Amino acid sequence: MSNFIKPTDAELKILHVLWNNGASNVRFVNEKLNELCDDGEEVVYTTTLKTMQVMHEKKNLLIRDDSARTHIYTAAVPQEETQKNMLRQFVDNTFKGSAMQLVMQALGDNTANEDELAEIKALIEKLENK
Amino acid sequence: MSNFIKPTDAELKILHVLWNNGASNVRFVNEKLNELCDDGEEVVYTTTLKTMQVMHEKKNLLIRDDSARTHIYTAAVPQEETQKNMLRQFVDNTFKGSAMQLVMQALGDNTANEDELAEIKALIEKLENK
DNA sequence: TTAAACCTACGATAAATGTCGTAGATTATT
DNA sequence: AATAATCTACGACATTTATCGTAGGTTTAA
Repeated sequence: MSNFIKPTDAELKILHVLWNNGASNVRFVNEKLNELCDDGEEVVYTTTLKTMQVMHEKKNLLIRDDSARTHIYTAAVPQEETQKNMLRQFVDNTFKGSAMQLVMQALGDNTANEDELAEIKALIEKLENK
Repeated sequence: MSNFIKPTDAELKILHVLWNNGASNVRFVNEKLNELCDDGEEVVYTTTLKTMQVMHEKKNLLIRDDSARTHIYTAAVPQEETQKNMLRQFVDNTFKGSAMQLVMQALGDNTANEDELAEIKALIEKLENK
């Protein structure tokens, strides 16, 4: 029913860089990836290049402007929609479709601050009045 | 820090059967998998067998009683703990660690019934009083 | 007591994933 | 101009994942 293509873990990291920083070249993305890397596991430049090429050519996850020598890539999929799709799939697989069960565990596990809890409560109120 | 081994999609389906039905043999698991299968994509018996063997020998996801000819398998990992681990990893990868962002999307997307919403609200109240 | 049904073990295969190295071209620096 | 730096393209490779088929024993049933 949907044409949603689930990004892999490596691809998702690249998407996050592009979502946060907008159109970028491979060099920039590669540096960002290595910045946020705790351990000494550096990603080689051509690895990032190859992954982004695949994301563009085979999966249509990225748009590419190759008018200049240094190509510029942009995320072809919006962040929220992608997260929504991945969440649905994750809930189906891991929680057998029970999103509420997931919410309970997410709330129980993580220390949410008061603002966040208030925000969620507001959302619930809104849902209840429908 | 953790010795958590993330089950694959196929493995997770098997775990669900064992979580729901307790100790089972391969035949039973295979039939359950094909029962809940919408499309005509049947899983062949030996595929399930092989997967469960790997889950037992290489990943320690299953415990096996092979005292009788027909081996009996049991989930070696509890459901809640597994889901918790998978959720943490999913939140890290997909929502960059923001569990609240995930909760918001989960709530916004799915039509929760009143009981569920009340339950979540109760949990929030409890969290707020700490 | 044969034949059918069933079980495990094992090997093979195809696709997806993640990772690099090298080559060849272009641009920048000295 | 000659050298260094930088890009892309491309192929190679190991690993993981998912999937089957076949072989060789046990049980069960005719």
